[in-house]
Amino acid sequence: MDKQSQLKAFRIGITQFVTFSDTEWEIFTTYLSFSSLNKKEHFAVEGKVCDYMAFITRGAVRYYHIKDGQEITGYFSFENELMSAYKSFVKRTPNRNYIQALEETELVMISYQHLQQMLNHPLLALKMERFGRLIAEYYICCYEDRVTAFITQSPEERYTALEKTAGDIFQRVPQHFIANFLGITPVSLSRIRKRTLLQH
Amino acid sequence: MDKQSQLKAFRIGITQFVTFSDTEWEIFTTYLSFSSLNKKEHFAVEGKVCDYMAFITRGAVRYYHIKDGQEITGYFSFENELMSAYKSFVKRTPNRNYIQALEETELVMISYQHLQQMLNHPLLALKMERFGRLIAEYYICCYEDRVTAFITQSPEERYTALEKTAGDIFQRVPQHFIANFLGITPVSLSRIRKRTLLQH
DNA sequence: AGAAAACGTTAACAAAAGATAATGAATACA
DNA sequence: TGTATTCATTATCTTTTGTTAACGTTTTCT
Repeated sequence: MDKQSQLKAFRIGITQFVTFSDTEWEIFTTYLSFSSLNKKEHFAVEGKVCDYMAFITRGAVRYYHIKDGQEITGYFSFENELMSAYKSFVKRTPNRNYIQALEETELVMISYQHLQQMLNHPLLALKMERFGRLIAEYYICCYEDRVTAFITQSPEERYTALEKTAGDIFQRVPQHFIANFLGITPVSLSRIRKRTLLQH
Repeated sequence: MDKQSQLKAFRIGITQFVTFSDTEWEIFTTYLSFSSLNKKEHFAVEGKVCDYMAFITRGAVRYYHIKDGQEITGYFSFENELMSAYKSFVKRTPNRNYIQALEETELVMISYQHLQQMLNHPLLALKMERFGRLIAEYYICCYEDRVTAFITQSPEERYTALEKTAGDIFQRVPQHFIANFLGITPVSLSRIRKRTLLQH
């Protein structure tokens, strides 16, 4: 995808948070950069401070931890979504997980340095503070729902809910990654799927 | 506690996010109000939009959902912490859970309306946007850790971690609430405690 | 002070999940 | 194209959790 199309997609994608005037957008875009990831390439790795947040114009990534030598996938992001090792990015602390491309992925990126510059730029500061706030609030709401699911639902209920709200994820992501995401083992997810199928 | 002491505690409590100059603080405090909750009194209830966020100067609250007629406790907040039905507050949507005082609790409160006024106040806007952003970022980091715990740890590991980092919570909150918080039943938590005790 | 409610533990049983291994199918890759 | 990997399913066995109920203690409330 050419850069103009990517920028256009980015501009549309963030209207849920903030809308820039043409002048503001002109300034804003001078702080952006572009990148792409081959399949299995990493956007963030454990132990390093994550210096970028990115908007995915094409592709998909997974977030995973390593525990006892095992990879455990905790989350996914797809095209038209923002991505970052949030905690590491905002707190400037070493990242504790990995972000890896599941497919060939294209990104529009903002570096931490450029973000700080924008937060100090008289014409952008207020809007960028708001942008940051609204992004964070958006993700808080996502997290709230996710934690609620872990607290109030059984693995089977979480699976059924996912199937209903984002069933197409099963066509795009290996099932054992989704199992981790649901907080269970791949074997267990396979059993749940069989169980819930037989009930119909 | 008298209002001056509460304000002082509030001002100190939020230095982790933002520091106000004396002039700013003077303006800021005109937007605040005070309240208290008797034990078992609710700060927020299901179905109503939450109109306040609050700083707890004394006391403790629990957040709970009702599922199949059963209360399920998802979180706690204590003195010197912020509290709100965040999603409902920022999105102006009906709240889907309850927040109830566990003890006699005292609050410094900001209404949604006043917050909006501050966000439009020329002398406060930028700082309030930043305040909001940093609060949201703080809670995102908390949530990130919590979800990671559900994904990567067993109930027993989550219990052990809680015992280590906030063991005093057991002196303050009924155990069956903590069980819910850990994502398990009270019976199961009782067994885990016995198990981990016998290992020493 | 006395009755009622809330709470933590334990037991017994059922249901679900974890661990490990084997199998066959699909996919990736050289 | 052919080989190696990856992947989902299934089976077996063990461990853990959920469910329900009983019991005694503590706390709450009038």
